[in-house]
Amino acid sequence: MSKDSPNADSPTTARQRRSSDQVTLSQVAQVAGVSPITASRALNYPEKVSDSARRSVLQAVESLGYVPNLVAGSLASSRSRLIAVIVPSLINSVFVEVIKGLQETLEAEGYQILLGNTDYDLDREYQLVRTFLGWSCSALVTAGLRHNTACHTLLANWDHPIMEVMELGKGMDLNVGLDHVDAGRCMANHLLDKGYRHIVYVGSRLAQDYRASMRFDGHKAVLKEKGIDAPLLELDNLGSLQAGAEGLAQVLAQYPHTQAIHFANDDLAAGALLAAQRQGLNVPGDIAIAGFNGLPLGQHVTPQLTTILSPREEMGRLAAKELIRRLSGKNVYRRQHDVGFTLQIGGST
Amino acid sequence: MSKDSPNADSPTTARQRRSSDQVTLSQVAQVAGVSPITASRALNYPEKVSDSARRSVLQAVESLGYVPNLVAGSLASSRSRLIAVIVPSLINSVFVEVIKGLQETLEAEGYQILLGNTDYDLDREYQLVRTFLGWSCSALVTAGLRHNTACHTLLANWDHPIMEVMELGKGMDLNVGLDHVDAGRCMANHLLDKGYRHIVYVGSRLAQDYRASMRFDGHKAVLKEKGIDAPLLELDNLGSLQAGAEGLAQVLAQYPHTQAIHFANDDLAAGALLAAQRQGLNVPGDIAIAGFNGLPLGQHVTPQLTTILSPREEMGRLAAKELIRRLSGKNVYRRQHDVGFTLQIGGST
DNA sequence: CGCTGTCATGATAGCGCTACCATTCGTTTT
DNA sequence: AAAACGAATGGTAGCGCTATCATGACAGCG
Repeated sequence: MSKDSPNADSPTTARQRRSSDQVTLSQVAQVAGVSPITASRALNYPEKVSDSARRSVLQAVESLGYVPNLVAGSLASSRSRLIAVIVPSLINSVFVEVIKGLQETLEAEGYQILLGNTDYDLDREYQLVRTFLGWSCSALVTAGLRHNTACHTLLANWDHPIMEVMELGKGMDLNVGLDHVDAGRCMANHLLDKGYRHIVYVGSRLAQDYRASMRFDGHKAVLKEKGIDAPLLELDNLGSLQAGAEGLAQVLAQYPHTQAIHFANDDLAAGALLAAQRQGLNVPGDIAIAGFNGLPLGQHVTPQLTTILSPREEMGRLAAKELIRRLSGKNVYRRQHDVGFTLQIGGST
Repeated sequence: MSKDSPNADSPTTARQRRSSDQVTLSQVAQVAGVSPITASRALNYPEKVSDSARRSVLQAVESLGYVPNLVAGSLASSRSRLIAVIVPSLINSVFVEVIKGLQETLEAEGYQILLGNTDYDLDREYQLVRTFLGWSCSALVTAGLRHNTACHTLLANWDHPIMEVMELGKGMDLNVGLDHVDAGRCMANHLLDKGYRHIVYVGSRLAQDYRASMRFDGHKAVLKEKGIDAPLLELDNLGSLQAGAEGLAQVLAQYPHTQAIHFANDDLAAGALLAAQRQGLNVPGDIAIAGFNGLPLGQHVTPQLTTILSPREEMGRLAAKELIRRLSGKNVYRRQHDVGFTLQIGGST
């Protein structure tokens, strides 16, 4: 029967705010015959209350249709169980697969994903980070190790886990990814092994998709070691089957002696492969084609696409697991995690 | 110099809570030489304060590196600028494209997306809805019109906009989608027009992907009108190129006279088409193949895939626009929006 | 028997922000 | 000139929840 009146001696009529008829935890507690704090504990730390208290609280929750106000809970506890996830693109299925790996693992632990898309714009990333920090996110996942100065400063002073995925390197905190320079090197070696000497690398907007440009760096380094020229063709539109077809046409026009094309990703490569076939070109006889990612598509065209398989969902799952471990207060024994890659040799090279 | 001590006469040492050194709006206000509430207005309703006040507040924000605590703001205002988005799958690129359309429109208006994945499980959807309501989301977007009873009740009593996308019909509130029965009918008519009479419909897990089963209903109805049998083959694995190849094999085994296969989506159809070609079958001479969705992939295989193009990003954008209109307090003049579809006839039928 | 330790519960005081009302001041209206 | 009004600002009181400390009950211990 405790009066919860906030200000009993108020001279004027009490100022009321609540318009919503939302059921509150206090009401639940009242019905259950316990104090609000016990009700809170019954829901958040069930092991900390007696069986009888827990039962009556759960019953009251059920009968009142109580839905916890997570905003209030987060403010009080400054923990939100929200995980910010920032990716540069949603069209590129690669990031979606990482998100999927993250999500299935995080949702199972009761975390929710707050999704942001930078469109490969680092300033946009900074804005998103600012917003997400305002939500007291429990952790932040972002694709890539490059950020602008403001973003870097903001994150460096943030005292929650930061997970940088997709590429391997010296990150701000946790890191799960693969070595893209190495991947580029690997594919270049494969093409050399196959006897190709006139090899063009084709990518889209390398300044933005800098991981593709890292792969080119690896590719170029290998060719340079053999004293072979490494021409680069940069396309305007982002990776897509259509862009791949255009890339093929441009390569054939600009570098007629080309024997093999190393594409920055499988979308481009598959687009080129299908286009080559429409034009009656033999792959790999007339032109060899290689990609990167290991999308299913590449395995269903004939000939199968030579590509580098990256474990994307696995990357998401692993990142999520590391985060959860960290968030549970456990020490993380590896701040950096190399998920590696696999050269998948198909008939296209 | 006002002391902000919470409880000056406390006998014991004051109980302190704040561990974080987060900059608060009050500190900003102090530096700017205004009251906290004016600082709040300067940031949220810039037109409501004088130029000088606004300038000094913005300057203080900058110099202190203030990041607004959105959790606190949401609790106080019971508005969060979060939009819950619930989809049944992230592997299926169709939903991702809708999300993309939603996101680019919503982010531009300062809304953030809270993403949930049901894995085609309605109970999971209910859980997600509960969680999201707890975040005082400004609105909720969900794929489809079917929900379980608990979810329906919860949403019916919720006083924020609800947007159901993907399919057209009598929804709870707002609705943007297309008529799947009609789409199935459309494709069936096309196949009949082409002279095919032995037509099998192939889909995956139709109980879950009930929109595919609605398309089958339309398909079946058209065939029945002509007195033609409409066999259905249901696959276990969800739509993928691999599943499509298996689907083709099963159809050929079970229904050897089949002239055309109407696949529930383009992934299956393209998988079957590529598999048919690997086996040396002529498409459409030996077997005609049709899909649904209008994925780019289908337009890059030879022959081009006959399919039904649905405007997915457009659906997301439109849904977002309608939501924004509603959230800005404007009356929404159409609660239901048919985005339609386009029959895309390729060489595969 | 008092001392300490653990367990279950509760009272209190915020978390950082904004809705609500009140106040001030300069301008317009009758 | 008095009254009425609008614009800019501020004081106060929460939003609904949980961290913190305090309390009482009961077990184990010398």
